[in-house]
Amino acid sequence: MSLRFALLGLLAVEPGSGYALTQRFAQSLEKYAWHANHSQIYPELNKLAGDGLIEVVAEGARGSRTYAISDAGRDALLDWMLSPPRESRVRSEQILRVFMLSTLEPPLAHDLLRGYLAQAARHRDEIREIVAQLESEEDASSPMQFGRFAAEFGVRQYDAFVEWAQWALARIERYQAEAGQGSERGNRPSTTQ
Amino acid sequence: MSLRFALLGLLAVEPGSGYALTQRFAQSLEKYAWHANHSQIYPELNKLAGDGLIEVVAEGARGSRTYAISDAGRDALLDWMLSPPRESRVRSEQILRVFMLSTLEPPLAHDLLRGYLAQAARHRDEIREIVAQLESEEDASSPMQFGRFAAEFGVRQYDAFVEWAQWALARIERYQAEAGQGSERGNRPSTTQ
DNA sequence: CTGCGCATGTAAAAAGTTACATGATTGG
DNA sequence: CCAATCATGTAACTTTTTACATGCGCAG
Repeated sequence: MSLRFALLGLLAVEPGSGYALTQRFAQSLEKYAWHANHSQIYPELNKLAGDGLIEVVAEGARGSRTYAISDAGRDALLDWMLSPPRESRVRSEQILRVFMLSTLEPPLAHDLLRGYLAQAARHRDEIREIVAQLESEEDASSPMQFGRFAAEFGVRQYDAFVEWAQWALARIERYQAEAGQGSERGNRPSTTQ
Repeated sequence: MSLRFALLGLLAVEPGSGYALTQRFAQSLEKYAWHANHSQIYPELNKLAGDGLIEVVAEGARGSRTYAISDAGRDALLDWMLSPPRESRVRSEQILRVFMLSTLEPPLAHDLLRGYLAQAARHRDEIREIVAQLESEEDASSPMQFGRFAAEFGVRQYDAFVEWAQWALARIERYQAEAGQGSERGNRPSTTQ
């Protein structure tokens, strides 16, 4: 069901073709909230059109169809937004990997986590640049830019991860220091790759 | 594939039955990283056992079987942990809803977002209590408690959300103040298409 | 005139959800 | 002895992924 409302939501912001929607998913939505392939998007658009929730408003080159949300679609989207959200389930392979670090030997977990931290920091900085650009364009008339909210969310999300990772690294180091006191195990804090 | 490694990871921390693993998923993993129903877990455990990655180490009342990870399982888990993570896709209906707020009229988006903020703050505070308790028990000998890492992650995650939501609320308020200056519109985002 | 990106689809397989189903044990 | 919880499973359905498939239009 969520795919349906993700599409309605994107079309509520701005009309677009299946191709364009596929790109909008890949652009920001998939990183924080939802992902869909084009092979899922096209059939769903046809279903939505069949249900009268969206309409073809233009046809372009190469058989492209631009869809826009209909009034019925806006109503359906609103209903969904006002309906109680179901159990908050999050699915992220990346975070799963992070949690599974605790199954590894501390030095290895430490090394991998440093890598994750570095990557998150890079992502954060990339988005910060985008934010800076958006902020400079400063189109005050624009109606509550979706992208601006998403980008800010991303920056804060990655930043929280970076800080958590630093905390976790320190904790692993502390643990290793304590564990290594008596018996000398192979475990030095980081075998610098 | 991820389910398989989530199970291997949980069993690498501690042996358990399908029932116990179902609970461990529900306890913390599902909130941040991965969810699975028992109807998915039992068949996957049987497959893992068939592949020799886990073994039955005990049988208890009511036909319960306690599984433990095998050496082959540890190898498989390690391989996975060292393999390059695939595109970071996150799936969260809650976050999808948050992003879709920008399709609503600002006053309504504002109201809903305040609710989301309050709930996130509650979640954060709940986990903080758990953290406080874990911290007081302070079992220094325990081998890098998985739960402690997850809880800290949760606190920071929710906290980042709360702060983002506050930022977003302020931005919505600013937008409304600006938009409301001249004409008192009844804000239907676009009556014109 | 060719390769790349635009643009849309279908089919098969895998993963995940929901519902159905059964029975044992334990605490009150 | 009754209800709740432990404990495991299957079946049907939905959703998602991966692979296959086709063809247009534009820039170099």
